[in-house]
Amino acid sequence: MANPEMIGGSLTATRDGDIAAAAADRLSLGVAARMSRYLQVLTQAKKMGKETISSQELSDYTHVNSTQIRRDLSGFGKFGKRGVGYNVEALVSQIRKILRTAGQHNIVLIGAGHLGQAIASSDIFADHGFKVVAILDADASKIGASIGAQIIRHVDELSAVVEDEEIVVGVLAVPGAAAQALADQLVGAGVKIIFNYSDALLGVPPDVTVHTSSPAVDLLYALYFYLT
Amino acid sequence: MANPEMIGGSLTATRDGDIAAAAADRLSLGVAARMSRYLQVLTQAKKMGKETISSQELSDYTHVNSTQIRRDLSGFGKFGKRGVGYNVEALVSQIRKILRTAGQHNIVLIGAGHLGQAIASSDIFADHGFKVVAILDADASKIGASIGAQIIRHVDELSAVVEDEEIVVGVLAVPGAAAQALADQLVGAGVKIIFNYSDALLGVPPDVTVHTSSPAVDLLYALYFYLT
DNA sequence: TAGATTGTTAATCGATTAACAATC
DNA sequence: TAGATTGTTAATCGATTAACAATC
Repeated sequence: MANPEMIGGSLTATRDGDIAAAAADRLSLGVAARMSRYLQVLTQAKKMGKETISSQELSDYTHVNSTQIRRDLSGFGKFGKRGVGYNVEALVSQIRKILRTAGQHNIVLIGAGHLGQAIASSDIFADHGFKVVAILDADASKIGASIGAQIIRHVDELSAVVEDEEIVVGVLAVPGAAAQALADQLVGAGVKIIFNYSDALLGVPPDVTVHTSSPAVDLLYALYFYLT
Repeated sequence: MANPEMIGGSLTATRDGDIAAAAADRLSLGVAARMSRYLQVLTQAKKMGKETISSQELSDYTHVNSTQIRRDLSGFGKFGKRGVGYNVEALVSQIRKILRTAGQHNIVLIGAGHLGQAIASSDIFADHGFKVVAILDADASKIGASIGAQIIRHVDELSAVVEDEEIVVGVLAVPGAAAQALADQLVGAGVKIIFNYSDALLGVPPDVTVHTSSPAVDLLYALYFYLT
């Protein structure tokens, strides 16, 4: 079985010119993960009207060492002001550029149960440029009902929706027993990233990424450090 | 490192070094995080009736290098059988012991909206020994309704519930605007770990841990590696 | 036995951290 | 100026990997 992290010898050609070449290769897994977390805090801080933020404050919210935050950021430019901190709004757009996720991305949500409705009506995805463009369900009695701005459609429309809206991300908010079959359909339709809210272990081809939400695992981890 | 022998009893002996010595075999952050992830996959594999699992299979699901998995596990004992793999059920209980989270833990769920109902009716927490022993909401019209085996109670009962059930974990499934006030109440009631499903940045005392669910951040991270 | 997979070593690479000069 | 905080260095620590004997 192939290691999913295996490098296949395909070096990406240099993109834009000078700047892209300077920050040339892709970020390491760790840096990308931390950058994403900084972005979460910054996005929320911006919402709350905060204008500047120090590496120490970012550290308090992300639990990442403040020296490391400064080091992560300084690798891409001198974004901060000594004695003051970082401008929240400017840093948000810098990190979005670094993560190359500054644009809008369409996602399809599968499952219109309680969880699906909670996701569709929250703005946790919208705040980061993800737009739910379709909500699908297998339950005929739900088809046609609306959640927010969307109308629930039948899962049979999956392939058409994915193609029409150029969707690369699918969110699975369905029972574990139904997850694998729907994952297969998502893969068949061309989705490359699956966000799995069920507890099922999904088998997918190597070019598809599955991210499984596991709050209980996160709790176990937190509990360990509380108990010891 | 200084002599690890503890001096007994002194109330002032609370420096980091002493704590580290007292909990000498505390796992590193990385090991504890990976162990939790192995546990998630194993729990699910067990559910599916799988009897043994190889380090390579665990690697495929967790994206952790298989050598590292074997190394993490062999630090605590020889759990595997050469040529065969690990017994799923035995490994689950070994890791639970290692993480010291083999017991049952009571949690309180705040918020009986769509998200709260989704959480209460799923078994993602139950599978890992977490039991929702109370569901609270501020909305008077919801009080008294039942979700699964639980009846929705008013948030005013929070302190009493936390004390009666010896709860250390609180799950916040409420709108961002309400989150900080409820976090304050949880802290006041003695809860030490808060699982935050809202996007609010929560301020809590240093002895309380906040874990914020951020699916959009996870998606950004996955998207980065898809786009590059 | 033959094939598979663990447990372990040793070397390298990357991440993390404390400390502090620079400077706003 | 005085205080605060960044940007950077140097040392340490943990992760990753290849390799392979042990053994089921």
